[in-house]
Amino acid sequence: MAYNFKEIEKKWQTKWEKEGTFNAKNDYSLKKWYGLIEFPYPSGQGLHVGHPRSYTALDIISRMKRLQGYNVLYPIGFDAFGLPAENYAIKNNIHPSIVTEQNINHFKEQLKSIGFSFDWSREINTTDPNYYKWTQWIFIQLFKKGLAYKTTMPINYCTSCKVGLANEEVVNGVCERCGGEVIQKEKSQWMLKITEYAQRLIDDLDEVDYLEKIKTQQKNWIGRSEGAEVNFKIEGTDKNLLIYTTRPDTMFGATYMVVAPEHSIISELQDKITNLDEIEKYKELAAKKSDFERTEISKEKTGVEIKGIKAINPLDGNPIPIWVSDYVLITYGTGAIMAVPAHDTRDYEFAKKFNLPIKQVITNKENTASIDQEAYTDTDNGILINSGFLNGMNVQDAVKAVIAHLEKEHIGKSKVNFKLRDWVFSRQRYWGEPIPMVYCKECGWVPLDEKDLPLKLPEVKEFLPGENGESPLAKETDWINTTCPHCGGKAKRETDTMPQWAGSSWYFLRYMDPHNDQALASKEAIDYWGPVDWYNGGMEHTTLHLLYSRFWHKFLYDIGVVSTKEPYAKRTSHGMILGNNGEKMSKSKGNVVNPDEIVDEFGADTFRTYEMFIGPFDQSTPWSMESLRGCHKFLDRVWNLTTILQDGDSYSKEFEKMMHKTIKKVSEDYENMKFNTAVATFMTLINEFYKAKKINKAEFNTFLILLNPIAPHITEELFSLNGNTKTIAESSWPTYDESKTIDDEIEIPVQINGKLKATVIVALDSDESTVKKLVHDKVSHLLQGKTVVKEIYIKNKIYNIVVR
RNA sequence: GCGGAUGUGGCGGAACUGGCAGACGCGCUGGUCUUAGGAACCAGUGCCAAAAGCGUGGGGGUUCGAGUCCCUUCAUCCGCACCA
Repeated sequence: MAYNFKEIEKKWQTKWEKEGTFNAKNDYSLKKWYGLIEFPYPSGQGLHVGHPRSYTALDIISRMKRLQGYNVLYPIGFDAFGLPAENYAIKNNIHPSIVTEQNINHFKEQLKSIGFSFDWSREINTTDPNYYKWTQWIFIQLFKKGLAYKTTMPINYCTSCKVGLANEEVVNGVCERCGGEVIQKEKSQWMLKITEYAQRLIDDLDEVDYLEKIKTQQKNWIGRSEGAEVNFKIEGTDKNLLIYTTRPDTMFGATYMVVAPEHSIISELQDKITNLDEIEKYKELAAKKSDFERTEISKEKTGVEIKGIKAINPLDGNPIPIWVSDYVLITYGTGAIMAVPAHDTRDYEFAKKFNLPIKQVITNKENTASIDQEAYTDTDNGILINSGFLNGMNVQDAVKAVIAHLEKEHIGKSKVNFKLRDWVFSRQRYWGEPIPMVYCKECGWVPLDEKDLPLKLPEVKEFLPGENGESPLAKETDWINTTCPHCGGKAKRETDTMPQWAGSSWYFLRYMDPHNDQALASKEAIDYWGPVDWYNGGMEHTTLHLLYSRFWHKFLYDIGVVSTKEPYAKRTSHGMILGNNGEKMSKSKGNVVNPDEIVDEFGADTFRTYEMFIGPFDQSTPWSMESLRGCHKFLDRVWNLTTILQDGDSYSKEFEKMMHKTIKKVSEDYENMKFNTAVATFMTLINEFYKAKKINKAEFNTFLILLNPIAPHITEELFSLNGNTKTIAESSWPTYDESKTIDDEIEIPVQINGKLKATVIVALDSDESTVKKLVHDKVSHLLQGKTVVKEIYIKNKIYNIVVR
C-alpha cells in the first residue's frame, strides 16, 4: 500500500476539526501550558513559508505537552487592521472589511491544510467590534490614568499622496508607495506614555526567560543612560541654560555650548542676540530637512554661533560661547549640551570644523593620551587634569565628586535619561480602531462612556485620506458630530484611528476567554492561563510589538486587570526562510515558495518535517527543493516500515537502549527547539530498523508517538494501522529510563601527541591500568624508539600518550 | 560609528561541561533490478594519486588535547543610527 498523504491528511484534519481534539479545556484545576505564536496579518498574498516555521515549532511543543498531561492552550487569530487592506480598498473601491474577510478565509484554509493543532474555537480577529471594544476600553483606562495625551508632533507626510505616513512606510526618505518626497508636518497626535514605564521595562527583563539577544536589543532600544543635568547661567541675564551630560567629570573641558535649532532659549533671548537673522535662517534650513537628511547627510556638521549671549561655566566661572546646531536633538535630554571637544567625538568634529578651542581635561595613567588626532574617550583609564578640585581623580570618582558638588550648590543633579520616546498612537487612516474620545469646547478631551463601547467604524464611501493628511473619517460629519459624555453639549469625535500595534498589544489575554462580553477576559481565566508560557516570534518585533505589549500588560497589572507583571514567561525567535539563492524571498526576485503548492505535491507532513529539518531554528536558512524531497523520502520510508513490522509488546533487547536514547534525545531536542537534530535522530533510527530488517509493534508505537508532533497525520494513520484502538492524541508521551540510555561498553580514542592513532573498546568506567594495558597492546609498534613522557587517561573519554 | 549575530566538505548543516570534526539530509560516483526512470535498494564520498600528511575565515596564544577557551584580524548578514 502506497503512502497516500492526500487521503490521510484530509481524513485526520476532518476528524480533529469535528471533534475539537485540540481545544483547551476550561477545567482550571488541570496543570496548564500556554503556547503562543504571533497571529498573522491576513495579507492578500496568503501564507508565506516563513509563517509555518514558527507555527510548526510551537505546534510540536504543544502536541508534546498535551501528551505529557498538560491542559494546553495553543490559539490562533488574525491581526487584521492595517494599511494593505486599506490601500487595496482605495485602489479597487472595495470596503476593507470585505477584503479582510476574504483574506482571513484564505489564511484559515491554508492553516488548516497544514494540520496545526490550534484551538479554533477561540479564534479572534482584531477588527471584530466585540474585540476592539476592549482595545478601546484599555485606551480609555490609559487616558484616565494620564498615560494617553494629545500633543503636536511632527509626522511624515508624503507631498505627492498628501498622506501621513508611518515610519515604516518611509523608505530611504521617500514614500514607499509612490516614491514622492516625504517631509515633516506638525500634527496633533495621541501619545502613550511608554516612557513612564522605561525603567520597569528594563528591570523586569530579569524575571523572564527571553533569549539574551532579545533582552539586549530591548535594553539598547530603551537606551538608559546615567548622567547629570546642569544649569549654566546666561551672562548678564537671569536665564539659565539647562544641559544634560553623561560626562559631568569633563565639565572643566567645556569650551562651547550647543542648543538644538528648536530650543526655546533663542526666542526667549532674542533681544540680546545680535545675529538673530542668521540664526533664524539656520533654523529654517534645519526645519526643511527631513529626518532622513538630518541623519543620513550628517557627516558634515553645520551650525551658527549665537552672538550676544554667553553661558558661564558654574565650576570655574569662565564665559562660554553658545552655538546652534542640528546635531543636538530637541527630543533628547534637554535639547542643549555642553560641548567637550577633547573627549567627545562629535564635539571634536564640530570644534575642528569651526576652529573652536579644545581643552584636554582627561589623560591616561602614563599621561600620554593625545587629542591631536581625535577625542580621547577612554573612561576606564582616564585621569583628570586641568580640572581644579578634580585633578588626579579617575573618571568614576570625578563623576561622583562633580555631582555631589552640583547638588550641594543647587546648580545641577544626577539624572537618568532614556532614548525611548513616547508612542505616537494616532494614524490618519480609516482601517483601524476608532479612538473613543470626543472633544468638547467646555470639557476638553472626554472619553466615551464605557457602556457605549464599542465605538464602531462608520461605513464610508471613500477611503482616500483628506487634504493635509487628515483621516478619511474627517469627512464623515454625521459621525463626527456628537454630544459630550460629560456635559451633554455639542462635541466632535476624534477622527484618527489607532495604529496596527494596538490590537496586538493584548490579544493573548483575549484568547484566555474570547467570548466574554463583560470584561476583556475573566479574572479566573487570566489567573489560570497567565502568563503565556512560551511565545515565539520574529526578531523584527522585538522593539515594537514585544515592547508595546509588555508596556500595556504592566499598565493592566497596575490597574488590577492582570496578576503578573510580565505577559510572557519565555520568548524565543525563529530565523527567516530565504529563497534558494540565499536571498530574502520576494516576488521581484522570483524566489517565492508557495506553501499551498508544497502541501499539494508532497503533503503537509513533508512540509512540516522539512520546515523543521531546514536548519537551526533560530537562524536564517535558504529553501531547497531537493532537501524537501529528502524529507518526503524519509516519510515514505516511515510508511514502509510496515513491511518489516513484527510482533512484540515490549522493546526487543536489540533495540532497547536505542529506544530509550531516542526518547530522551527527541524530548530534549523539542524542548530546546533543536528540531533539525530531532529529525536527524528519527532518520538514524529508521536506518537502524531497516538495517536489521525488523521493528516490533512496541518500538513502532513509540517511534510514531515521538514523531507525531512533527508529522501528525501519517503517524496517527500508522498508529491506527498498528492495531491501536486509541489515537496518538489520546495517548501519553513515552518515558525513558536513564540507566538504559547509558552504554556499558565504550570506544575510547587513543591519541599520540594529540593525534588519533587507534581506538580501544573497554567497559564503562574502566580504570586506568586496565585501559593502559589494552592501549599499549594496540599501539606499541608506534611507540618504538620513542620516550613516553606522559600518559593521560580521562575516564570514558580519551587516552593520550605524549612522546618525544 | 554603535549593538547583535554568523563564518565547518560541492550544498543545508551535526559536534553535551575542551576529548574520534563532518551526525543526518541533499548532491555526486559505482552497482543491483529495470524497456525506461527526477523510482527503489546496496556500496562509496573532507582534501591529496597516496601509507604519511593537511584540514572548522586568517594570524597568534593557553592546553596532553581547541570548531569549542583567550588575544588579534578579515568577511558577510541583521538592527539602530549625531541619544551628549
